Amino acid sequence: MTDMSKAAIAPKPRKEPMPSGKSLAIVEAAARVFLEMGYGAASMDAIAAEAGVSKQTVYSHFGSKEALFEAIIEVKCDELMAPGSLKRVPGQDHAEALADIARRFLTLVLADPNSSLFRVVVGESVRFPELAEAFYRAGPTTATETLAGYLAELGGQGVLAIADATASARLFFAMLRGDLYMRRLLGLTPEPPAADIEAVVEEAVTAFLAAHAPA
Amino acid sequence: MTDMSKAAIAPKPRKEPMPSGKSLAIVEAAARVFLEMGYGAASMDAIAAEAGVSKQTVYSHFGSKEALFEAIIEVKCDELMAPGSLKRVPGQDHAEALADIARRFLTLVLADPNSSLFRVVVGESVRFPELAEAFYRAGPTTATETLAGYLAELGGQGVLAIADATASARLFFAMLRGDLYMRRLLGLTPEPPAADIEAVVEEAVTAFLAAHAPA
DNA sequence: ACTAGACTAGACCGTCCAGTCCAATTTATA
DNA sequence: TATAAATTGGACTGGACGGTCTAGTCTAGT
Repeated sequence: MTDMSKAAIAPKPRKEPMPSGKSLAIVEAAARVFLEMGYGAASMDAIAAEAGVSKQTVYSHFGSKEALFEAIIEVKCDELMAPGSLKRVPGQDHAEALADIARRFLTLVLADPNSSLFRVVVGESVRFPELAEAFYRAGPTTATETLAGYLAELGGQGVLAIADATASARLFFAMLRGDLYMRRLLGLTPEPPAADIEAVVEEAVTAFLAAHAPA
Repeated sequence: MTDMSKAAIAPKPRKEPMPSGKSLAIVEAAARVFLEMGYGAASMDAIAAEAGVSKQTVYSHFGSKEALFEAIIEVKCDELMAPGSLKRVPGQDHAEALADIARRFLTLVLADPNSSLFRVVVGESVRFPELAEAFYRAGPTTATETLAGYLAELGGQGVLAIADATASARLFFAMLRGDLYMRRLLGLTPEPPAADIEAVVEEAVTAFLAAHAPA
């Protein structure tokens, strides 16, 4: 940034004639600000500034702070489980497959934007119950259903003893949400290294398999 | 000062000569308001009104909103595991004892003031990291240590195969924090009936015992 | 009776912030 | 180029809220 071409104050490097990339910029900026500061502490001015956009433009695109917040959270919830994160790759035995699912799940939920999202949703669940519900549907419900399908399959093959696939899937994820998850939820720990995740994965998979060993 | 006229207004039905029950009233009112509305949405006027006390009195006892909030959360954290909730009663076999611990733990954390507390602490963990830490110490840490002691005992007796008592204790509690816990955290469900808790307890204890069966 | 200190009611101050308005400017389109 | 639409920036409104201040009441101890 050693380059100074124009007069004293003209620091607006505006080059993009984007017709409506503004909307995207606003969404991204709002997501950053809301997830970092929470609903109450985030100000519309801060969001407009972060987006490099005037406040009025924010209000033109989204009518109110609440509406903007809801839009952001819904977008983030949709992104949550988007990339088929729990799809299993072929050619693995069931222990490997479960470990793989566990690893991806934990990596996902412990990653920074997602744990912030969860914190905000929990904190605002009283004021925005619909968002809590949307989160629950996009996250836990989707994950559980996917895994339950796979577990039912394993049960049918006699590889595991699965009486209630949904209940077992929930138990599996619950085992993964252990101490590391709690510490992350409370903001006591930064994003953990892969090795820490791996330890939790192994412990959970081992216990889960032991608890569902076929007769 | 020159005015000595008798006031026709004396609507003061004051009957309690309590010297400083005010402080308690403020704490209780603040706890109600903070836990119900969260830090940001709670106003000092609302707290004073709820306590039946003037705003100035609140500020005399606690110097600021932050200080009051911290005091309240700390009190509530101390109350959390206070009544030796996880003490085991004598004369039970280990399965009964574990179920008993699980039942008490779940009942406690799913109960209304406590789940609200957790929601608030999570939501404000960015602004008040010390409170998140205090909560973690008073809750998860304490519970884990207590259970770990018992598990180590069982391991020593050869009743269960316990390699790492702390890790096993954490796993046990993680199994209890399943779907019901998640729904409660997100405010999607009222305080659940005992039967719902019992189902979770049984599932978790069964799985835990299977995963720690002695060789 | 005097005094000290806790308490009250409510006015008050400064600040912050959601949301509005508007005149000027930029961009897209015909 | 002309015109309409989008955008800007900044001033502004109105209200909420944290916190202070004041005038005055009540109670207890001496």
